[in-house]
Amino acid sequence: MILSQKLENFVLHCGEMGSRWGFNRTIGQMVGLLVISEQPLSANEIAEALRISRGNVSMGIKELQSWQLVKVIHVPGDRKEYYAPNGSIWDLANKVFEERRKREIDPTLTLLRDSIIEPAESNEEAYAQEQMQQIHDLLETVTKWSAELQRLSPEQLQTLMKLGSSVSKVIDLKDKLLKK
Amino acid sequence: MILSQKLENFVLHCGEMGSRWGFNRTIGQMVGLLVISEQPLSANEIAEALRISRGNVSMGIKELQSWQLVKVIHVPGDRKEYYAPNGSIWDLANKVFEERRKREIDPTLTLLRDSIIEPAESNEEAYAQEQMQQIHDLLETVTKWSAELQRLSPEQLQTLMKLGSSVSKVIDLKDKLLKK
DNA sequence: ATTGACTTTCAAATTTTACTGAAACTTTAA
DNA sequence: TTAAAGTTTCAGTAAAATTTGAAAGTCAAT
Repeated sequence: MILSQKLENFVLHCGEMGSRWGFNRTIGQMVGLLVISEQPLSANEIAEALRISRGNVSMGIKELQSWQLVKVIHVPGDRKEYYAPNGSIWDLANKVFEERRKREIDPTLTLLRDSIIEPAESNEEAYAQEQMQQIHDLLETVTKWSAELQRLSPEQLQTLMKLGSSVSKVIDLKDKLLKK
Repeated sequence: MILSQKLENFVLHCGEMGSRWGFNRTIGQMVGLLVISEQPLSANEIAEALRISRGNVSMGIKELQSWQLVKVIHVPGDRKEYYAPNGSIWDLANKVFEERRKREIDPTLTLLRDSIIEPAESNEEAYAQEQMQQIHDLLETVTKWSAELQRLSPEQLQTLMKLGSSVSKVIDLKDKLLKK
């Protein structure tokens, strides 16, 4: 398993980006590799392609499974496990989004709610709480909205995105219709 | 500058989240602190409140300025510089989004474009390129859409988000209008 | 041109995070 | 029940990121 220059570049780039998406470099590379590979890969092939230890691959796979980003494939008559991306690019992106929401936004919302609910004990706290309320409202709106968007079919979502800013015209229109 | 338990919790939490949003723990704490503080704070006050070194604050401020998240305030007759969040919560969130797009999505799009443009040199590369094309299209759609959304006024955006799932009705509506 | 109040820089120390590889574990087949 | 082929775990090590603090820099007032 040796990658051409072009493919290696892509995989390395995924590594750099990996940390931004919520995992570490190696795991980013693993996702990149699996995505561009037509055949499922065994742990050894991954280790070889990325020049990392077998143990590291094992830990990476575990992490990717907790994100639901890879699926395991068993080939009859072969005891090795093979790994492949769990769904289309679109599915993967969705899962990353969803998972990050769970890990980052939700705990923050909880903390903010708890903080806001108890009465301010000073002027400073009163101001701080107003700000926290703002953050809370923002996060909640965004969370709800992204949940709604996920309910739309990919086609509807495409339509909506392609509407772009002219979506505002449609909204205005809707307002007018409602008033009638 | 000593924080009440509640405020300290919030600041620490911002620290944890900081790394998710693209900066490190300390810088996350700094943002949290500035956001909940009604008065602008001097570098020394920040260092004291967060129990970190003066030098660290200086570097953090520099980083936050590169994200355009803080503004400097000069008080007449006082040589110290004071720092405050650069805009509302909404503005800050927007800036983080915008900045991350620049730092993460844009370079990825460039790499993908470059990779896709040159012809595949093998079957593997051909498959890989198809996948890269998918990623490219996804990122481009999302980028364009977020740019469009940023053009809407906050009120329009609020309206849109609050539409929630009935957004699909709006889409249907649009379809019908087009057909006429 | 010196002092004092402040800020910035950056090499070195520290802390955190990731990786390796050998040992332990699991599973299948003979 | 043993061996062989595979996977996982985790203590120790290596690498990366962060932090400190002392020194250098800036600037206004004297």
